[in-house]
Amino acid sequence: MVRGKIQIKRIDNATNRQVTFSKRRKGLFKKADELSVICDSQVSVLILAGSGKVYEHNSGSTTTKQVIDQYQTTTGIDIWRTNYEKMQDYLKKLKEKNRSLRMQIRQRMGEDLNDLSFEELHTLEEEMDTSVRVIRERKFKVLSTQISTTNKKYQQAVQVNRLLTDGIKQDDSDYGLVGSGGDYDSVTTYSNGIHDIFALRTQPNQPNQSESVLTSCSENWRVAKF
Amino acid sequence: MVRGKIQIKRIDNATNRQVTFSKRRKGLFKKADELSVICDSQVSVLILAGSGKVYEHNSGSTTTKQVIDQYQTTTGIDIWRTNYEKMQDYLKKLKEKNRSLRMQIRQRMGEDLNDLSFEELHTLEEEMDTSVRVIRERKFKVLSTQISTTNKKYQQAVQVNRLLTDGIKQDDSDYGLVGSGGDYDSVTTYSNGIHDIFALRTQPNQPNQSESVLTSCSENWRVAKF
DNA sequence: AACTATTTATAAGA
DNA sequence: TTCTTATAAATAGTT
Repeated sequence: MVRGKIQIKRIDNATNRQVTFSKRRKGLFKKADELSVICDSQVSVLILAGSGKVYEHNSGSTTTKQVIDQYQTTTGIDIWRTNYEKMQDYLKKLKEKNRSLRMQIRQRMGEDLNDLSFEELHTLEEEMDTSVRVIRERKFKVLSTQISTTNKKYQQAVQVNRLLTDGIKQDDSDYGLVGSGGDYDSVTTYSNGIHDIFALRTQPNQPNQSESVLTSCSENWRVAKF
Repeated sequence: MVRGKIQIKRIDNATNRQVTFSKRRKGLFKKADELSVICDSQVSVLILAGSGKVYEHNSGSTTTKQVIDQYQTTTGIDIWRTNYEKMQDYLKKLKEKNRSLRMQIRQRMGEDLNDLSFEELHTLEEEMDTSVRVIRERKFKVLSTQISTTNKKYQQAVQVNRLLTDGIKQDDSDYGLVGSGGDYDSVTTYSNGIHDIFALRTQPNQPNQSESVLTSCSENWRVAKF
């Protein structure tokens, strides 16, 4: 029973405080609901409890987000100014960096050189000369690796072909032509020979991968006019 | 006087509704304050009235922003999900583009070439060869412009010197030495001559700019060993 | 969580 | 809006 009016001050006893908190919270939410219904409004109550827990209550079917959105729109108070501005700053920096990177690339492509001094141009030229040398070396390395890989594949193919032609000679003479017709030492007929061999393949492993290696190789031969 | 319990439903009469709204709003805020004090918590109440007005009440000395900030942090609920996510997406795209641009530059500097195919390397090499040519041409153009500009400055300086030496010959013979000593046709003594002339300048226009042109020019001569 | 004496909130009238 | 007041509602302290 209530013995006289209570003081509005913090309840020291944690248990009592917790009990009272539950009771009054419930009462507050109820009052909020009643107000919203009776007076046609939306009410949002947020409680940050001393325990660290967060309690929220919203009238009707609205959400805290909706209420805060509306609050922000109506009052013009930008709740998220700090977060937003930080993000905007970062975005701005990224954009600027991006612009600068694009500029660098353009200059390395021989565009937008008007703003560069003689010295800058000279440095750029020397850098690019060095880089081109590195790229050229790498290109040759890749090419030699490809040739060696393809040669291995070719040797394997010759093997396969030999086995197949040996094995099926009596079944169909057309298949036999593949092994005996091609000139495998000449580069020009080289990939054709491989393709012919694959034309009679039984169950090759990863056919697509093999195919792409051959394709890119033949294209390389066409492009590489150094 | 209260005649029996009321129904919790919207009050149709606008005046009555407004009066009740004021009363209950006050009561709600009071309850919120009591709860916050008695139970050691922060309470924030937002009311969006049917009239369009926004009422807010916060316990203690906190602000709505603080409560909402904390609410957001604790719950992890992102009130601005839409805005925020859009921004995040954009940020992500920018970062990715940035990464890609950096990669391009590195490749144009002869680094990170391992992932490039022979064809890509070949294209890159050709592009860079072309670009280097453009840069070299531009460099020569800048250089020739600088030489021509410097020559003009030199000619002007000779004129100034002549006028000065002619005019002050009777005042101080030391000044006269400047004009007669230097060999203005030789590149090596060229800038020294200019400096000597400026040593007795009266009121040259934009001395710093002239100085920097001369400086960068002499450095160019040193650097340009093409 | 339930009870209940009492305080508090408040509806309607002024 | 505010005051008044009868009454409903909330709730402190106990079980």
